[in-house]
Amino acid sequence: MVNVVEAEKKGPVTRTDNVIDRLRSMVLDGLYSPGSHLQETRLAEALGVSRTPVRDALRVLGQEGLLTYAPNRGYFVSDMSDDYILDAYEVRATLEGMGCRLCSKKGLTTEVLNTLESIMEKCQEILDGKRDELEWGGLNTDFHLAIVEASNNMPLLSATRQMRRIPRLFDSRLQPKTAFFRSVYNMERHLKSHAEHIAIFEAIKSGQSARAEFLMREHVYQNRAALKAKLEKDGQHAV
Amino acid sequence: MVNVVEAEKKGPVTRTDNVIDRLRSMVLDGLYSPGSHLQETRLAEALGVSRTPVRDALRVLGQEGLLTYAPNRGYFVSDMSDDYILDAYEVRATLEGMGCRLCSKKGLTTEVLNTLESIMEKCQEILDGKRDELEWGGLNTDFHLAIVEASNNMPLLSATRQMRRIPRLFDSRLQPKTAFFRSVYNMERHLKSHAEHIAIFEAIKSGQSARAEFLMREHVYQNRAALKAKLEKDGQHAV
DNA sequence: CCGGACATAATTGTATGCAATTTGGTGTAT
DNA sequence: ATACACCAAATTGCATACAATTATGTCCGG
Repeated sequence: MVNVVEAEKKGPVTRTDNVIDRLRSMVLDGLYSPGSHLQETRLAEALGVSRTPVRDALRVLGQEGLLTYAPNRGYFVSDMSDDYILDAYEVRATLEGMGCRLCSKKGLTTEVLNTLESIMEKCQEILDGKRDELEWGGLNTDFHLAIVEASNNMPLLSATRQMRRIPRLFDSRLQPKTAFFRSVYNMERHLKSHAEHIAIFEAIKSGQSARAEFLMREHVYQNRAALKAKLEKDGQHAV
Repeated sequence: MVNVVEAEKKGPVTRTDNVIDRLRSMVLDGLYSPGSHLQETRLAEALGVSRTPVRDALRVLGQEGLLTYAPNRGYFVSDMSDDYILDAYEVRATLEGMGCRLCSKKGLTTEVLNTLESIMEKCQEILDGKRDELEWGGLNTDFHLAIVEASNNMPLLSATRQMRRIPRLFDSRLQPKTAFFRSVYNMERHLKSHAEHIAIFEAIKSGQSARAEFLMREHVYQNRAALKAKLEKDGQHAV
């Protein structure tokens, strides 16, 4: 019964882990609309496992905030209000600002430095029209997370990741492809974002910790403002 | 089989919720030493339930960071390094600073204002020797969390709570009673802390958001420094 | 005495059956 | 027509049996 392919992979070793990853992706990608009821038997059948690993996965995703639990009724896709999402952005601004501050103090390793430069290079290519615009989301996330990872503070990284667990906004492949998202993250914004990234990068490199913190905080706030404007414009964030 | 007492309580309605709370308390209180293996059957027997709710609880606590998971081997009490704990403090400083900033901008409701004043009053009574010193930990936590709650930002509150989930340091009843903790939070520190609380409170009340943020950040850093000194002095944080 | 292979025991992972609760619908009285 | 009680179906909560994996201890060779 043991699959060789599964055994070779370093990833999920148990069925439960597998189900957790798959379910998380499905929810983040917006496969289920907010508020919809995730039934154990239905999911078990769809995923080809028994109810047990599904139940375990639901609990984990519930703990992550992606699902909401009602005793004796089960789990529902969290219907995050616009305010909730904007609040998460605000926390993220503060946390990532802190990441920049820590990085500036500790200094970047050459490895991280190369990673960041490589990312920014690719971003520039997108702006030059030499690369697919759809990659922006992933590259942007990579840039932000690389900094937080470089700050070498596990609780900070966990908390930052948590703030990004918002269905449909940050999808499982980090490639926002909905029309909604593209209307917020358009080429015009990319241009400004890229300039801000450069400023942040330079501030960190030169050890200007307070400035780096402020710049990153402001940078995320800019994105938050763009998102807010969009949310207010169409009254809801449905695709 | 349904217990009437349980049914009346508003708290945990399912056995699993009950087990989660009890297990969390046990781990936070330091009933199990870091790194020890929590066996499902043993716990199930000890708690008088089957393995199922125990497994569910383990998963939740693992997600909370209190336990560490090893595939096919189960859950172990997280052995948080001194660095990890100090890092969590640092994040907490930033997050609670943010809470103060938000509060200052939004303004405090009279209800929150009364709550904070009541807490500070009781703290003063401890300093005057009119109240048991052991209450300090709980009151201190109440003060800090009341501010974060008042900032009305759910993700911020969740993240802040997460940073406080450290076995033995913040116990389940928020009353640090170990000799270790008392050596960090002694009367001398309480005096300084109280003064800092007052300054923070005044800054928030008068809407000085940047100052409030800074003061809170610094306040938590002070506690962190005290903890760090203690940790470095005895090389480990065993009781 | 040490180290490794093997068998055995212990423990976790998964599936499933049953109990308890919720949900949905039907009928009845007002 | 509406509200309510009530019953049946569906769903979650819990317990348990079995499978898969890991831990343990013994034996053997060096």
